[in-house]
Amino acid sequence: MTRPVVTRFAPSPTGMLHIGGVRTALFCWLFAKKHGGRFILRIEDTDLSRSTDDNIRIIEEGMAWCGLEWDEGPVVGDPSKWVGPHGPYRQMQRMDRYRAKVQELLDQDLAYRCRCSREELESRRSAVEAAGKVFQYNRGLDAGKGCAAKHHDASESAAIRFRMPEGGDIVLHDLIKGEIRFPADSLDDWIIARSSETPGEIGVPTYNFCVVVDDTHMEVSHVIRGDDHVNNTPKQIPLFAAFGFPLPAFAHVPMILGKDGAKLSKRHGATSITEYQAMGFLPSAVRLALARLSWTPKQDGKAAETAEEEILTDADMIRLFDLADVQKSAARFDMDKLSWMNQKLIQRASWRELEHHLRPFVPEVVWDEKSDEWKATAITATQKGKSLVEMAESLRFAFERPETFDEAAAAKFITDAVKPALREVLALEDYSHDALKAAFDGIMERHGLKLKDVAQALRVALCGRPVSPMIFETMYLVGRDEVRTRVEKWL
RNA sequence: GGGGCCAUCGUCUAGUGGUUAGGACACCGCCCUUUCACGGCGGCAGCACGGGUUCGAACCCCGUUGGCCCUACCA
Repeated sequence: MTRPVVTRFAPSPTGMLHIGGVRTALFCWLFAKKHGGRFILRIEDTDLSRSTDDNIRIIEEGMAWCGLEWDEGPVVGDPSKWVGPHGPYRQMQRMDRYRAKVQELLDQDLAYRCRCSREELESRRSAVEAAGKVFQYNRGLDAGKGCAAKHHDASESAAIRFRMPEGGDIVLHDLIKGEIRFPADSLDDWIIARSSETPGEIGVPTYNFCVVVDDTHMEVSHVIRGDDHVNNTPKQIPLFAAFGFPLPAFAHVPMILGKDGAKLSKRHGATSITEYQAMGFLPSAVRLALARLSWTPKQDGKAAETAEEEILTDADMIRLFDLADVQKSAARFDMDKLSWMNQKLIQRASWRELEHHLRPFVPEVVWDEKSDEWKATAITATQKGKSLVEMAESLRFAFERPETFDEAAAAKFITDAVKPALREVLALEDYSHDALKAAFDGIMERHGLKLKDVAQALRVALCGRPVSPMIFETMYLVGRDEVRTRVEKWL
């Protein structure tokens, strides 16, 4: 109970970094931060056929973009390096440790060599299933057919199976799901190490085995993972016991489903964290939206009661995070809510914070030449947007001359009645907000127009359409000379 | 087939025996307005079903239905 808090996120690099995984990582991260503990990133690449270095890199970069910095784990982009005292943090680089542990179990007869071939297993399986029963290695209808007692010849290639307890229940005290009991007899002697090409050698250990060895070695105190792992836990618990390892606490977080309740997949739009980055979401918004799926922060025991209270900073989340407030049921991912949160967070951010995030979405070379005042104006003028993509889009007029014009709007707003006023605008020198406002007051007065009349006409001439930020800011952003050029062609 | 998990508005959820079932997103309407937005105000909308227990069930028990997970020499 006095164990220092250590959590870990252990993705397998078999594809993109899925937002479901990011959410799990986020919970681990929040929990560690909350309790002043450490957060570990560990790469589970024992599936040789599907793991790639590219995928490892994508995971590392995705995590970094999302702000989920790890205290221990691989160094981005360099497989030979890592930070932390328990490395390496890629499982394929930890084979010696696993093999030693497998050997330990073998020596104590807690595990045994199984040289049944896949073909043989398959035929036994179908025989048992034909009898309407479940195939479990060396259990039930299959009992006594296993090779536990024979073929101990270490010179033959064989898989290694772990002797599971028989009878009674295996109990899991889950911090989120509560107590879950599994009949021990519903599990069989599972494989902890695959057979090797080389006879007599111990092959690559499997997931459920490596997890136990690593979580113990890395001193993980709280195993927080997706609830698709609930059924793996009763396999792992006896293994901890066999090693004499202390059991970590377990917390299985519910899945994230798509809009239609099915497992979140490409079909629902974006699943990869990289895509959210490209869509112009702030990492802070992604963190908030993900955290709020299945978790209800409680302020003094009460959930949020206003929209404002829904918008939490990282500090708020860390302060409020509690596994007891995590839902047991799966949640559906709602893009609309993410958008709304993104908008709120954009509104709250300072222009300087936003600049760094917006830059990749605008012409960077031009952007970099602009003054701070210009950038600040550009950002504040578009801070009502729902995404960085939207902000950049509504700033296009500032970077390029419109090529096409909304004809109907042009006809409606650039009339003979406003052209004289437009001519006066051409003469203006001072483009500061206050000067423009004073000048416009006079122009409108002299021509008997409303600001709306002049503003809309200018918008069409400047942007090609009757939509833009506030007109004085729009003019400032376009720049005096360019305003003259764009307006003159209409007179 | 076996084992496990889950079930409140369309979505995220509050709720732990007595509430007009509360909030947020989305949607609809109105207001504001220098366009588009932002913002403000208001509205629509829910306890999966069936049995119990109880004076009284969204809350407790059983069943049904539905969804998901595991059942690999994947993770």
